[in-house]
This record gives sequence, C-alpha cells and structure tokens, in this order.
Amino acid sequence: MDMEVLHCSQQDMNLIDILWNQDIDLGARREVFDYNHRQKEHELQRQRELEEEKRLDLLREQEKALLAQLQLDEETGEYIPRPPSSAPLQSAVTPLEGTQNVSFTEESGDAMSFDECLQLLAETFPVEETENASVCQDTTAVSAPMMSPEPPALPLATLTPDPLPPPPPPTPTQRMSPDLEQVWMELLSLPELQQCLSMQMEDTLETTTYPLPNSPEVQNPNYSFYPMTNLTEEGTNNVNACPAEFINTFDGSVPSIAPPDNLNQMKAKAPQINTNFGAESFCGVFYPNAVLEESSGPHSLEGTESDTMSDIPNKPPFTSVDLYSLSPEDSFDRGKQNPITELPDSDSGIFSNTSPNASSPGKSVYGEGSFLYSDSDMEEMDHNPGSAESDYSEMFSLNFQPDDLQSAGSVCVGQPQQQQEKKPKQHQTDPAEESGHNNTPFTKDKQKKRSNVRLSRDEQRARALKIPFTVAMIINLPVDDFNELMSKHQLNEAQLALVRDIRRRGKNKVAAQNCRKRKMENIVVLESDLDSLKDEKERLLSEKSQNMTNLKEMKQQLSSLYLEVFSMLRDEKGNSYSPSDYSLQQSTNGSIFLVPRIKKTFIKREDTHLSPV
DNA sequence: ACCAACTGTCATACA
DNA sequence: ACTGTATGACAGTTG
Repeated sequence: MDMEVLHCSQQDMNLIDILWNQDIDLGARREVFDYNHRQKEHELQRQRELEEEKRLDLLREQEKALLAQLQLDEETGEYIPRPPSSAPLQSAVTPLEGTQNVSFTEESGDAMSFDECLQLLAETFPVEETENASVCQDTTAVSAPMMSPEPPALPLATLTPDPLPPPPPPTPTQRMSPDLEQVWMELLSLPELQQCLSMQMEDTLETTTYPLPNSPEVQNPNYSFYPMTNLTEEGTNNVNACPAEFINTFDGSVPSIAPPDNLNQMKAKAPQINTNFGAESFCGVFYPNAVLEESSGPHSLEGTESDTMSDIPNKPPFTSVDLYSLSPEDSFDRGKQNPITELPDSDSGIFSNTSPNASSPGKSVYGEGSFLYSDSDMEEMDHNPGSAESDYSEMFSLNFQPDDLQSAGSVCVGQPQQQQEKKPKQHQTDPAEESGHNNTPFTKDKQKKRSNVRLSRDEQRARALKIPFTVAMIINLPVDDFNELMSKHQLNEAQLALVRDIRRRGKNKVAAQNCRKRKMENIVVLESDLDSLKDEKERLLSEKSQNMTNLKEMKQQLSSLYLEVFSMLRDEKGNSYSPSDYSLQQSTNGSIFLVPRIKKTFIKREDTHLSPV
C-alpha cells in the first residue's frame, strides 16, 4: 500500500514539479491531471471493493455457519463474521455497494468487459481487497465517525507524508507488494480496462469522487490538500469526499455538496478549519498568484468544468477569511472598515455556499449553513427562479444584505456591474442614513435596498461599538454557537445589549417577513375560497331552480293524474264523482279513500267516517 | 403635499 | 428563565 502510494506519487510529483517550474496555472492543470489519475485509481478501487464484497459475501456464508461470533452489518442489516481486522473493513466497504451497483447496472454495454476485468482482478489479486478496503475505510470511517470505532482522522495540522488518516493498523494483507503493484500498473495500462474505467469515471464524475491516498498532492506533505480532504470528508459525511484538489479549490462549495443533515457535523468541524488551517496555508501554496485574481474576477474554469467546478468562486471566502472563530474582529475590519480590501475580504469571506434547504426561514437552522452564505450566492439564488430555494431566497438575501454590500466585489461572479453599483452607494448612503436621509436609490430591488439600510444601521452600530462579529453571524448563528461566540469574546454590557438587539431585530425581521408572507398567502387562499364558494353558491342556486322546475312539472303531472283517476270513479248509480265535491286520500296502509270535500268541514267538527274507495 | 405600499421595529403572547 | 416565533400596531421610507 505504501509502496503503491509512493510509486504513484513519485511520478505524479515529478509532473507537478514540471508544471510548477513552468509557471503554469496549477489550479486548472492540476485538476485535470489529478483528475485522470484519480478516476483511474478510483475505478480500480471500486473494482477491488466490488470484488472484495463478493469475497466477503462468501466468507460470510461460510463463517456464518462456523463462527458463533456474529456481528450485525450496519449496512446490509445482516450478520457478518467479525474477524479482528476484517470487520471494520466490511463496514467500510459496504457503503460503496450502492454506488457500485448503480454504476455497473447502468453500463450495460461494457458490462461484460468490465466483468472480465473484475474477474481478472479477482483471480490475480485474491487478497488485495483488504488493502483497497483500507482505502475505502479511510473514506467511510471519516465520513461516518459516529459509526466507526476507528480513531478520528489525524489532526488537520498534522501533515504527514502518509496520505491516509490513521486507519486501523495495516495488516500484512493490506500492504501491496511491489510485485503486485507492478501488476496493477500493468493492468491499468490495459486498453480494455482503461475503457471500462473511463466508463466508470463518467458515472462517478457525476456522482462521487473518492480521494485516493496515492494521489500526488496528497502524497506530498508540502501540499496542504490532504488535511482539507480530511476535513471535507469529516464534514460531508457520506457525501463521498471529493478529490483533494477539488475540495481545496472550492472549499466554500463543500457544504453545498453535503446533505442538510451533515451541516451539524460541518458545524462541529468548522472551528478546526480555522484553528488548523491558515487560509494561505493551503491556498497560497497552490494559488500563490491566483488567489487575488480569483477573488476579484470571474473564473475561467467556471462553467467549463464539472458542476462542482462552478463553485470555485467560493474559494476566496475561505482563503481570505476564516470562520467566525478566526479573529472575527479582523475579518470585521477587513470587511467593513477597509474599503480597499473590502471587495475580496468582506464578511462574505466567511460564507460558503450551502444548501438552503437545510435551513428553514422560521428557525435558526440557518445555523451554520445559513450564515455561511455569501451574499453573491444569495443573489445568484435570487436570480435563479428555478432553484429550489427560491421561496426563501428573498429572506436570506435580506438577511445577508450587509454582506452583500460589503462583499459585492469580492465574489463578483454573476453581476459585477450591479455589485459595483451597490458598493459605492453603500458608502455614500452610510453617512446620509445617519441623518435620516437617503440618497438616490441605485438598486433595482427596493426590498434589498431597504434591508440594506436597516442592516447597515445595525452594521454601523456594531461598528461603533466595535462588535467583533458580523450582523449575519449575530443573527443567524444557532443559539449554542451564538452563546459560545459571545463567551469567547469579552464584550461589555453595551456590546452585549447591541448584539442581542441585533439578533432580536434580525430574527424578528425575518419573522415579520414570514408573517406577512403568510398573511398574503392566507389572503390568496381566502380569495380562492371565496371564489369557490361563489361558484358553489351559483351552482346550488341553479340546482335549486332546476329542482323547482322539476317539482312544478311533477305537480302538474300529479294534478292531471288525479283528475284522470277521478274521472274513472263511479258511484253506485254510475255517476262520476266531482273533484270539487270529493278528494282522494291515501291512508298509511296504502288504501285509498274517497273523501267528500263537504265532509271536510264535518271532519273538523265531528269525526265522520270515511268511505273507502 | 398626500397617499398607498412596503418594510423595519417594538410589544406582546405563546410554544 | 430563555429563546424563538407569530402577529398587531406603529413609524419611516419610497414611488
């Protein structure tokens, strides 16, 4: 294993060094370079995983009968043998089954060739799966720290040449012998296998990318990618860690990859980012010259690479400013007090793109992710009608307007023009707002402008009291984090009061917006109900009219029938009864009586007898 | 100047 | 008790 890592990394590092020496933009080149390698090795890894899974299935069946010691597989729900070293391997491998199966089933055309490759691999390296499993375990163990008994990943600050976070101690089978490694390399060179791998890579590119320990940048301790990979893996949990270079490139986008339920873990790990990483430590290495450029200009890579590549613009936030635990005052000053550095180093620097789905407007669940939004991101979301977050994008954008202004130029991806308009406006209106006067409105969106005014007031208040946090942080941090943040900094009473007021106002503002939104929705619903009720009323009236018509017709028919019956009645003398003198009445038992009308008056007075017909 | 709509804020109740 | 949310009411801003 180590040999393989060293072997691959040596080649890779040579290439990298060449690129470095040639002053090539490593941000792009490296990705392509590493990407291919990663794809290939990733495919191999997956093949090994699959093969190992098959082997493990056999072992399970055999050992099930033999071993009394059983263990419940968390993934499959079935009991599997628990050897000292294989048990964690199983649990580490099984999570990948789903992806593998999907990938295999999808490529029906090359299934045979791929299976052949697998078969060849299985026959050639019957024991190597464990090594591969260790790799996978590396990923899964970190991604599911709660589930795995393995020790946590290495401290991020600990940069060792060993790319693997400390998985369980390597067993003899986990290490690849040089011979096997050579065979592996030969296998990799097989055109057929490469074709299969390329097919697999296309699938995995869209879904997942796994970090390979023997990737060059990981291998080299000088590259700070690896810790970032670890970090990301920790944060993204099951999200299938991205390649280190990707993660490094869009550190800010990582949370967006993570499902909402992973935000908590992200949040838990966030401080480590700050404490263990200097932003320049890993960005400056790879983007010594590009950091500032990327932070101020559109990215050529955006849109040309994969979807995840589009998140590159989010890199500057992390590169320039830490999360809130990193000297907030510093970031505050940089973001607001220094107009020059405001563009790249604004508060939005601490924001990263996160799925807003994880946050509900009515709750503080913006939590980590919400305040990690950059305003430009929020604007993008606002301008993206098709996004799922469109419902809440307004509120978010309102929340983060101050950062929007401050960071207008920092991540000017989509609307540099508009943001450039906003920024000078902010500076001009700030003094004006103090006097209660507002200057010309530049923003098209009145809503945004107002929120800007409001939040800029709070910003100014916070600035006046030297509150070392951003308004967005104050408002959107969860209670625990907020309290923790408060406890970390010695704030006087005025500062505390202001911070809590800002938080209260910010939350209440959102609540008011929600309330009004609901109110409007209720009005719409009520109007709709009113319309439907009107329609119902019309329908019922029409039905009533129809029923009246029918009733009238039936009465007429009954009257004619009545007369017809009367015309057929005869007395003893054969004379017909006069309808004016007699009437027909039906008793409860069904019998019909001919009742003299004259006697009706009688009936009232004296109960006369009725003559049955 | 007036007005309507929008928005932020406060006070209060409630969970 | 604290925090967040909901909502009515009020005031400021804006077109």
